[in-house]
Amino acid sequence: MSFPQTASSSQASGKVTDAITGGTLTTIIRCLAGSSLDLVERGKTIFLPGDPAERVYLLRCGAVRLSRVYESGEEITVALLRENSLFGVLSLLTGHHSDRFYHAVAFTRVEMISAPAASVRQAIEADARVGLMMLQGLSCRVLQTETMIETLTHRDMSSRLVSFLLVLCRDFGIPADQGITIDLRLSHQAIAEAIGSTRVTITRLLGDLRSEGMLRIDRKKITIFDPVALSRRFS
Amino acid sequence: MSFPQTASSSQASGKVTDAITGGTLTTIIRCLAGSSLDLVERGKTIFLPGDPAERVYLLRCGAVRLSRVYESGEEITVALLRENSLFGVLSLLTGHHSDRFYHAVAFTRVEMISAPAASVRQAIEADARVGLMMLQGLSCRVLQTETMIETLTHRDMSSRLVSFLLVLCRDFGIPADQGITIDLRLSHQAIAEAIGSTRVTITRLLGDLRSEGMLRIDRKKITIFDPVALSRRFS
DNA sequence: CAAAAATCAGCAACCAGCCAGACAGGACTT
DNA sequence: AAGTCCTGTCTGGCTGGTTGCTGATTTTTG
Repeated sequence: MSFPQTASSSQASGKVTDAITGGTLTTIIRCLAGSSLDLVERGKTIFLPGDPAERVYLLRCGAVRLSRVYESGEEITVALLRENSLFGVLSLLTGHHSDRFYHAVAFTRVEMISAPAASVRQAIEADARVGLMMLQGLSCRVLQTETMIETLTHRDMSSRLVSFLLVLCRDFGIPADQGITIDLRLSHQAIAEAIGSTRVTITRLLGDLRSEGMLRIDRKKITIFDPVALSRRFS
Repeated sequence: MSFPQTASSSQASGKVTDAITGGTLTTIIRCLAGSSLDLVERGKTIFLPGDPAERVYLLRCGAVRLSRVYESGEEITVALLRENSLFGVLSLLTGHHSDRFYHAVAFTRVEMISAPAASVRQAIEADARVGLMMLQGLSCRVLQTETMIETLTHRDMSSRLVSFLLVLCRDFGIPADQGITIDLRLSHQAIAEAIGSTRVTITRLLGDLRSEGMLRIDRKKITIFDPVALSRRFS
């Protein structure tokens, strides 16, 4: 499978765009009744399946992992949210309150703000620009999630992994001395849970990529030397 | 892989919820400057990659397939949108207009309404309830897309197919004399493109399911006899 | 601060599942 | 009636899942 011609255009939903609305939304949500600013330590749970869905969250710093836990103990990652992502959208849905069905965990140290869905609704009715901004935030979420679906439909694991690494570069990449470093401490297991593979396979494939000189891993942080070259690695 | 205990709760984003907002949104969008009601024949293109993204769409009847076409000629399905889905969200993103990067095709005969993003923005500013409804519509989209990600992370194709069929039941299912019929004419190829597999594999797996007495296929329409039993088919 | 515990990375052997490619017969379209 | 698209089946071959073990690294705890 080869990459689409317009691959780069999918970067349109980049960090820059939502940083603008995200920043403004922060100040707005902070003023709502019942809002709070929370600091969550790495690994701590934000909400659990079964909790009532009544708050909307805006991630300010760090990464949040949404996952589904199966009876077998297996766990899959549904989304890795980056800065300025809106989440807990379930609570926005019409009146009758439902329960969360995902597990939200702080993947890094997290700084986020949240407010009751009711307050958010009021705020929107009071000032329509709030709704517009949230709409843009959610649009970003949709586009990001769709990119992830593209990643997951790649048939061979190698392409899938590469595609995922590029997504991570987009969402969590910071410029490094040589290349781009993904600013997350990723275990092979965590990657496997995100792309529907196994720990062993990820170990092998990352080993391949490293010996090909595409990336470097230092204390669980991956540095991609040349994302463009990596994206060409599709046949 | 086994299904999560809370599987049924993910149905919270069911058709009922968005039918309400969808219906109201229709009348609102119809009144916007530059809005239009379009009928599109099965197989016709709604927008192409590279087209300017300037309109927002609301699907009223039928199904729309969003897909990505690769240079190799391969095509993968990013989303199969059902009634009352909002799409073309890219155009909602901040000012500077970008280009579509997905291919949107009418998967069935489609009835949809659309309006320029600018009109939508104005409408939201004029009446905040419009923003609220669109927000709910998009929230549904996010939840649907995330369910699809769950489907795609199943490791064996059999689970993946079953999970996909259940999603289709949720989104396109109509009660039949015995069981639920998915109201779409699905070729094996189309299914393969949606779950990242191949036509041949889908043929084999559907054959297995049929000989197990789980479903029936009549003129490309699949009827699931007992969705609950099917969901138990995970080991 | 060092010892203990837990988590993680790497390697190997085995084998099932799925893909590729090819072909024939059936169903639908026009 | 011809052509296109779709389904069904087969063979070989390889990817990637599974299991099990070892040493390294990180985190927790006394």
